[in-house]
Order: sequence, then C-alpha cells, then structure tokens
Amino acid sequence: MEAPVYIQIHNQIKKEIEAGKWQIGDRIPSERDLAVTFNVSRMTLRQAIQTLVDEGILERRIGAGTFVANQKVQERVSGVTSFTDIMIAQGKRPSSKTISYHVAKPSLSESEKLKLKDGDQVLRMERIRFADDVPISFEVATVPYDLVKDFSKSEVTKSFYHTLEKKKAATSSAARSKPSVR
Amino acid sequence: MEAPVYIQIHNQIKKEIEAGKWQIGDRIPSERDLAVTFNVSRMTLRQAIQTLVDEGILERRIGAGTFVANQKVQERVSGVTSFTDIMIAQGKRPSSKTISYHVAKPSLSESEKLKLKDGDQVLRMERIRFADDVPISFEVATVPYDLVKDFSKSEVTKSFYHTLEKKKAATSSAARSKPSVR
DNA sequence: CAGTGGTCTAGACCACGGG
DNA sequence: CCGTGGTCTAGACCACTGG
Repeated sequence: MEAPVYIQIHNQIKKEIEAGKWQIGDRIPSERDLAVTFNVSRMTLRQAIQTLVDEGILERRIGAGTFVANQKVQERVSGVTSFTDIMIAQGKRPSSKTISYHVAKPSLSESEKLKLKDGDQVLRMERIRFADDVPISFEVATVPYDLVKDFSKSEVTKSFYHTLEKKKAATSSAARSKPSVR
Repeated sequence: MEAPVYIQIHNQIKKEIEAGKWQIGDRIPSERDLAVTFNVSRMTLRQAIQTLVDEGILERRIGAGTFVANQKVQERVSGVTSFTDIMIAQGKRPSSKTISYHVAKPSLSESEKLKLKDGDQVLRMERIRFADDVPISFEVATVPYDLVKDFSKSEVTKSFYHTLEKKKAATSSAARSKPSVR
C-alpha cells in the first residue's frame, strides 16, 4: 500500500518548498543531484518533477535549471476553481457543450474587468460542463474580441507542442528506422 | 530540426485514429506491441501515449489496455474553450482571481441546464482569468451546491493523485533507501 | 494464468544556456 | 566550456484485469 516513489518525492519536495527551503525564483538542485539525494534514477526523479511542473509549483528552463514558479493566484489555490482537474483526478470524463457563441457589446462591468477601451467588442460564450454526462457547471465567459481574432488567425490546434507548427514534423513513416547518431 | 520521436509517434497514432483505424471504445495494440511497431523502447512509446491521453484522445485502463476515448464535445475541439491550454502552450502564465462567491437560488435557465430539482441551490462564482497579468476572460460559473458541499468535505487538494489521501504516504525521509525487492 | 499498464533502473547522447 | 533539462534505450518487477 505504499505510494510510488515518484509521488513520495513529489510530496517531499513540495513540503520543502512550502517550508521555505527555496523561494520563488530560486533554482532547485539539478535533476542529477536530486536523483542522488533521493537515491533514485534520474528518470524517476523527472517523474516527480513533472508532477510539480504540472501543478505550476516548478518550472523548467532548458539549459538553465528548474525553478520555483511564481504561482500568484494560480488556478488550484482557490478551491473550487480546479473543478475539471478534480473530475479528472476522480476518474470522471470531463466534457463540455457550447450552447451559445456570439460577438456583443460589453456591459460596463465586463468592460471594467477586462480593461477594455471604448468601442471594444467582446465574444460571449455559454457552455455546460459535464462529468460523465452529469452537468456540473453552467458558465458564461466573456473575452475581448481582439484576442479571439488573433487566436483564429494562428490556428490554435497546431500550437499544442512547443512551436512545432513551424516544423511540419515528419509523421508519414509508421515503422521508423533506428535513430541515426545515438 | 526534427521533432522528438515521441511526438512523431503521437502524430502518427492521432492520424490513424482520425482516419478511423480504431473506433471509439476500441482497444489499440499494447504498449509493448506498439513499441515494436515503431521501433522504439517502451518508455518512449509511453511518452507518445501520454500526450494522447493528456489530449483526451486515448484512455488507459490498468490491466486491460489503452482505448480510444469518447471525446464527445471535448474541451479543445470547439476552438476558444481551451483558452487556458493555449496560454500555457504559448508560454504565458495563466492565473485567475475570484471576485465573487456565493450560494443562490438558480434561475430558470440554470435550473434547466444543470438539471436541478425544485429547491436545489447553486453556488455562483465570478472570476477573471489572466495571462501574464493581462485579463483575458470574465466568467460566471454556476454549479449545483450539492456538488460543492461534497467537494468541501473531501478536502479537494488531497485528491490530486489517485486516491492517495487514504495512504498518508511516508514523506518524512529525505534520503530514501533502495527499494527492497527490485 | 497470460496480458496489460504502472513504475523503475543505470546508463547514453543531444541542444541549449550562462549560474 | 560545462552543467542543465530533453530525449531515448533495453531491460525489469509489480498490481491489476478478464480480451
């Protein structure tokens, strides 16, 4: 009944950050050093780091190190905001249905909160979230229309991995040959 | 300038699913078989599968296999709904601020959409989302109060990993000893 | 019991960054 | 240059599921 090693390490590092061992912006020891400290392989240690990165507690910088992130008012801190995450953690299947989607003139309240200029328009969306087909949330979201236009242009779906859209990664060969140099 | 192998495999498998090679609910070949097919190690293949699981395209069932998920009206499909994901992909730091949080009587519209019964109450939350301190969304979310009560009880923050809250994983020892059996 | 995903090892080479 | 994170290998044992 013991938790996987990488989760134990996750908890340990999280505790030490909360205890103030490292401050926001500090670099924590390298993966290789931490692997020695915790007496595990580097791959296992990376799993622990990954869970902390996923939580927004740490952030990695290639070639530079791993740093304590500035979490500010991060999602999961305020309780109910991480609703979808909780659903996933409980093994539910989150989905959503958009039931309305239109451009409109912002209300005074919306204009203040989104710091809009006079004449700016907004896109207003209504959607229902489900967990395994059970409705768990009804949401009305208002976003500055300018932002939406930008995103439409850049073809959102392609920006998922790094900036991979520039590479058109070769994906045609099903059976790949051994990587060359390594 | 070539994409990592696991992303190439991710793209390939995604293509084959979109092409209808496997239908929703189908079990795809095992990780070991796919590793042979793509001529990579199982760990590398698991990285590819993981990205597909993260996208909600596949789902794993311990001891049973990996299956094509029923995505339905999944988040990222409908464009603007995956706003936060897009921000993350672009290197922005997403945050949010809750500006209102109270229990209320549902409107008729809310009652219908959340399939509430007479007398059911809701929790209504207003929040602003930011990307690197720039407000990008104003949201009003309404959830059935019964659900919120449940989540309050079970101490949300502890349900992050599996059902780990029951285990109180030993995290006190910084320097761990070698795992026993392996 | 046979197969599957979950975890873990002890190495390796690469591209990137400036403590 | 030298350390860092990113990727990858070729194995291994475990817990779980039921084709």
